[in-house]
Amino acid sequence: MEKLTDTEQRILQAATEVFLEKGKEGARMQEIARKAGINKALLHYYFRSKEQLYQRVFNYEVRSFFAALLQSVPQTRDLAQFLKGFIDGYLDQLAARPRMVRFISWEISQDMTAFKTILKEILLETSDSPLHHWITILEEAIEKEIIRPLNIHHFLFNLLGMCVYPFLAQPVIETLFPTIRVNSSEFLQERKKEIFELVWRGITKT
Amino acid sequence: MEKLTDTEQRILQAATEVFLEKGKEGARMQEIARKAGINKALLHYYFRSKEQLYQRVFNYEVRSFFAALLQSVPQTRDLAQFLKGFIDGYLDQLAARPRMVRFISWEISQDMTAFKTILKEILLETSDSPLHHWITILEEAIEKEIIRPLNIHHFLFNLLGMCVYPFLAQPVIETLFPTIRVNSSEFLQERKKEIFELVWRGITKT
DNA sequence: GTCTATAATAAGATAGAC
DNA sequence: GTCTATCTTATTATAGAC
Repeated sequence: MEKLTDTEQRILQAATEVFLEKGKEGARMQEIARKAGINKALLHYYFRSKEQLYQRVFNYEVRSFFAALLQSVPQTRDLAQFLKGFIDGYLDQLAARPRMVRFISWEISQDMTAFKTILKEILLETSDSPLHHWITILEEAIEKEIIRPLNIHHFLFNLLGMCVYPFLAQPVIETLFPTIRVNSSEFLQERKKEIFELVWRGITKT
Repeated sequence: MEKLTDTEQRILQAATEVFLEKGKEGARMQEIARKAGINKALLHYYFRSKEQLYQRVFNYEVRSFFAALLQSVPQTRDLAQFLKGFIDGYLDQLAARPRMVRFISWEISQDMTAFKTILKEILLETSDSPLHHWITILEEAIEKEIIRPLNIHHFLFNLLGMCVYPFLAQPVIETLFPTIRVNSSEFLQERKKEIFELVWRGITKT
């Protein structure tokens, strides 16, 4: 791992803020320079072009986001604990970076190349694929008749969708329900509880 | 309602495609002109500026999307029918415009002004607010003990999140699970079934 | 390494002929 | 209404002094 000078760090910090907020096209080198407390020429001195600076930020942010996400899911084989940990961990990660979902879903659809590489590295190349682990836990739970038969892919999409939605629809939600603050810890706690209850009752055998 | 010339229609059609795909910042007037089979000068002749063309497209698309969404939800007071209709209707609308979720969630966060106006018009100014109707149906079902007590706001977010997620995460999903085609009718049918089952079992009294 | 000044390019907007 | 050619502006990128 290379060492970064103080200036490089300040640039990357500023670039991250601006790119996540405005996207690749909407970001302005001038704004990044201003936030970093330097001028445009230095940006190019350190990172050569906007494209290269963006790739650097994108790779680091997406990689560490998914890595943190995977690490936050517990390794337990107990299904209830697993699901609770999954929901809690995912929501905590999203709350820590409320802009990431929007950024990723938008920017990835603009250009998949960098993302595909990252995703495969993180999810598939590791010796014990977390994704596979999740699927196995659910398969076993169905096998042992702890939960009803269900389509595991769709179940995962359901779980992820419920976690992700408020961060995605934040402007809509806060306009329609002015009392709600999506980033508040109260909302987060409620959310964890409501998702788990719906899911748990929705899949366990009656 | 004003009449549109053939050229105006072709421009709006092309502009819609480009703006939904690339966003306001990423869109290029040159590309819109090319798709419409004309040149840049005509774009400005008809719509004066990129900003005005964008506002025109944004207003029309967002408005008709939400309007179609609300109309697709049945007026029935039977809860199971209501939920089925809600899920089916929402997913059909999303499938018809698979880019809309990404576009709205990204572009709105860049500038809320136009969106707030539209949302209030559609959802709150109508004599019988559909949103209020949904909440009432759920409140009554809790009252009558058809379903367990739950937080209605969070339940709506859960429902919407499950519907929306595949369209948002399409690139991720199709990379991780190459057999899945998010826009296929098979996937759509599975999705409707799996969401309803999870939700119905998740909220009804046991 | 960092700056100021400036070049190069890209993209939106307009003038004027037809 | 529609085009070609051109202007203007915004933004990225570089040269050269310190």
